[in-house]
Formats: sequence, structure tokens, C-alpha cells
Amino acid sequence: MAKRTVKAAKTAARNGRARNPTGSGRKQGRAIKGEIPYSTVVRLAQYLRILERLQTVGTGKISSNELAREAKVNSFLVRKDLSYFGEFGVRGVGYEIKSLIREVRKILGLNRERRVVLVGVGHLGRALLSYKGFAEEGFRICGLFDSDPAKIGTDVRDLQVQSIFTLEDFVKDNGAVEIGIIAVPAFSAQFVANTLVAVGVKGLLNFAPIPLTVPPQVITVSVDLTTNLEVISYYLSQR
Amino acid sequence: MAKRTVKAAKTAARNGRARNPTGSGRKQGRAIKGEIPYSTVVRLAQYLRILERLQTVGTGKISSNELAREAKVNSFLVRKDLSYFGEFGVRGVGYEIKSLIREVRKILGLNRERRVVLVGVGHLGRALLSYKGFAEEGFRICGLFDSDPAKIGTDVRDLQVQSIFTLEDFVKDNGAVEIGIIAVPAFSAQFVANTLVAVGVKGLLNFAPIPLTVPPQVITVSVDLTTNLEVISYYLSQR
DNA sequence: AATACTAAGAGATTTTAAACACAAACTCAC
DNA sequence: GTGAGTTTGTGTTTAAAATCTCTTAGTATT
Repeated sequence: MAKRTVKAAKTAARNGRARNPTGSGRKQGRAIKGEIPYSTVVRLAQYLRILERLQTVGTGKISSNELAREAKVNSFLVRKDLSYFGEFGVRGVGYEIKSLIREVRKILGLNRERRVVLVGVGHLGRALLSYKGFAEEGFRICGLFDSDPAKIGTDVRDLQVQSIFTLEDFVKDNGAVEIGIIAVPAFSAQFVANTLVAVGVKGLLNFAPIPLTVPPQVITVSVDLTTNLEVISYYLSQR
Repeated sequence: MAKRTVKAAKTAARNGRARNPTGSGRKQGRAIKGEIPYSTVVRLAQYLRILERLQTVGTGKISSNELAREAKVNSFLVRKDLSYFGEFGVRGVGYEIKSLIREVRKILGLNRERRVVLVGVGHLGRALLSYKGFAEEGFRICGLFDSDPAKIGTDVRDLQVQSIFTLEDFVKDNGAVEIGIIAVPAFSAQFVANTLVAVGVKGLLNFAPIPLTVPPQVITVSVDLTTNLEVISYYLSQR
């Protein structure tokens, strides 16, 4: 499978053949022929969020129209997105929320826990560590790393901050890690990415404002906060 | 101009006629016919980041090829993106870094300060407040708001946290605010958005995992952190 | 049971952005 | 000053995703 480097500018998105971002963004990503569009994957995650919220209040069923209204897309797109993966609805009726949640979670690979390490225990890193949404969806942050001697050895929310140079030992002792969150300054982000990749991490969520170079089999999603504000600034100027 | 609601999933992106995200920003965004593609705007911001980094080290000039290599896109795209806005290069030579920075900053509307308020002074809000990149690009966070009585009245980094209900007075006393950053839980995000829009805020950066409904003239960029991790999870499962 | 109604699913079409190719223009060397 | 070499800028092509249309399947009502 081709290299995928996804920018969510905005989060935007991108893959191997130098395709696009989005976006965070936006940005927007393209699929290689025959594959699932990147934007479909993003929307599935958004549908899931909506379904989980509606599960507690509504009836047991939802139509593509209702889901589309919540997600602010149109109903064709909802059905198309879902139909890439199977037939989950009943014609004339709609989708059963509970089973659709189960299916989407399975599609997104959320039916098991994912071990995550966080590199960079600054303000942003700490915020991400306490972000409820990650744990709720099965992402378990099991290791904290930093390069600042003043932070190494200290405890942050039940985890002890370790030197990035001990990452290899950490993986040996504690088992494989699938995802790395990079919350370090731009100048050290590529080094951190290399280190993570070297110990077998296959997915990176990058908050440093710099495009990372990674091997083809590693999936990278970048969130560039300043870029997002600048995009807003652009559209504010357009009047 | 049509409503633009941009999701940076990822960032993905989106605009009025129920177009797409990136976003995150994935992204994933599309432009209305004749307008500048959303993904072009995202990339311009990324080019700017690269140029600012190179300014300090390199020579005074850069070719579309070099910039493309840094941004991990191809050089056609760099030239196309820039050519939407004018002719900034010299054939046979390349672009002068300093003047290109100036031009891109002008395009993105960064040639003046933008007043920003931050709503939601939790972990994420505090992290955003101390994020260096915002101030460097002229985004000045001038007001903090929250709904928690325990936080209201306290000082966070030289700013006093205020009740969201005093936002209107704040704008009256301190002048217009262009951008609002929403860092509150999903259940109150729409209320906060409505409040911001009501006092004239025209751009929203939304970190709550819920699509916001806003008037057409308000530009919204959403960053959904959990969605980004779920996208990674999807691609991790695909092997 | 038959008919009207609803909503999913899939194929065709349109739209949009990325990729490409090439002409125009500038530099530098001789 | 002329020609070779570069690199920009843009018109054209390709490809991919969103939109739309229509068919199929299931439900409910009489």
C-alpha cells in the first residue's frame, strides 16, 4: 500500500503520489484508484461521533437524511460512504443506530485498544493527555516522552515522563506501540518522527508545523494550528 | 459569498453547498466555481511556514522545485497555487524568499493584527493560549471566556477569565473581535458559536467534536482531534 | 393481498482539483 | 549581442470525488 501522508491543515490529507491535504484539513485528501476516498474515512469518524451522541436520546433508528442533516453533508454522500463497506441499512426504514455504530467502529478499527505514546509534554501535550475523547474511543496513552531534563522523571497524570532516548527500551519492556503523538517544536519533530518509526510505530499524529518525511508504510496526519487560523484570516480578508 | 464551513478533520474543509472537509481540514475542501480552491489556501499557509523557516538559513532565493520538496507537493502545484494571485517569481531564477513571504502574508490577510477571543479555559484552551505560533502571525488573544464560576475572575496569563454572558459588553468596551476559538465541550459548542456570531465574530476555530451551524458569512474551521486519531486507526487496520 | 410510500444502494454525470506539457521570459556565458 | 540553459506561468488533460437519478427492496395501510 502506498505511502500516506495526510495533512489536516487543517488538517488536510494527502497520500503517496503527492496528492492533497485538507485538510485538516481539508485537506484534503484523494484516494488512489480503487481505494476508499480519504474524505470518506474522515466523514465516517464524524458520523460515528454523531451516532454516539444520538444513541442516548433518539429512537433506535436513523435515516441517511437525518444523519446527513446532523453531519451537514447531503444524504447521497452518507449512503455512498457507507456503501463502500457493505449494506448496513434497511430500505424503506433506515439504519439501526446501535448496529451502525458497531459497524463503523469496526470499519475504523476501533474494536480494540490502541497503544499510543505522547512525545512532547508541553502545554499542548498535557492538554492532549487529559483529552477525554481519546480514551473514550480506545486510544490509550501509555507513555510520555520529552527531551527537557527538568521534565524527565516527573509524573504527569499517573505517567512518568521519560527521555526520548529510552523509547526503544520502553517498547521492549512494555510491548509494541501503534501510534505516536508528536507535540514538540518544529525543529525536533523530524527527529522524533524518525525515532518513533525506528521502534515500529506505524501511525503519527503530528502537531508540529512542518511536513514530516516518513516511510511509505507509516500513516501521518498533521494538525497545524496556525495554518488553520491563517485560513480563517484569508477568508476574513475576502470581502 | 457563500457560507463556508470548513472541517479540518481533520481537518478537512467544506463550503456552503455542502461541500467537503479537509480537513482537515482532511480535508479535504472544494472551491466554488471560479474561486480559489480551499486546498490552495491551506497550502499557501504551509508554504509561508516553510519560507519563514528558510529565510533565516538559506540564500535569498528559492525555486518552485525547492519549495515543493519542502512542502512535499510537486512543483506544478506550487506555481499554480501562487499564480492564482499574481506573478511573484522571475523566470529562469525563482522566487525571492523575502518578497514572497510578504506577498503570501498579504494574500492570507496577515499584514495586520487580528483580535481573537478564546472560549473555554480548560486544558486545551490554556494550551492554545500559550501557543507561540498564534502571536507570531499576528493573532492576538485579547479575551478569555468560560462558563465555570470557579474559573471566572481568575487570571490566566495576564488575562482575566470572564463569563460568556459578558461577551457583548466586552466587545462594546474593547472593540470588535474577528475570530473566536471554541474550546468547550460538544454540548455547549453551538451555544458558544451563536453567542460569538451574535456579537459580530466572523471567523470560528472550533475544537468541539460537533459540526456547527452558522450564518453564511461566518467562516468556520473545525479541528476534531479524535477524528484524526480514528483516521489513523482506519489506515492501521488496512493491512 | 395489493398498492402507496419510504428510503437504501448503485450507476451515470458533473464538477473540481491535481498533473502535465509547453511557451514565455529571464540569466549567464562567450 | 546571441544562444544555451533555467525556471516561471498557464492552457490542457486526466482523474477523482461529489452530486444526482433511478432502481430495488422493504413497510404500512386499507
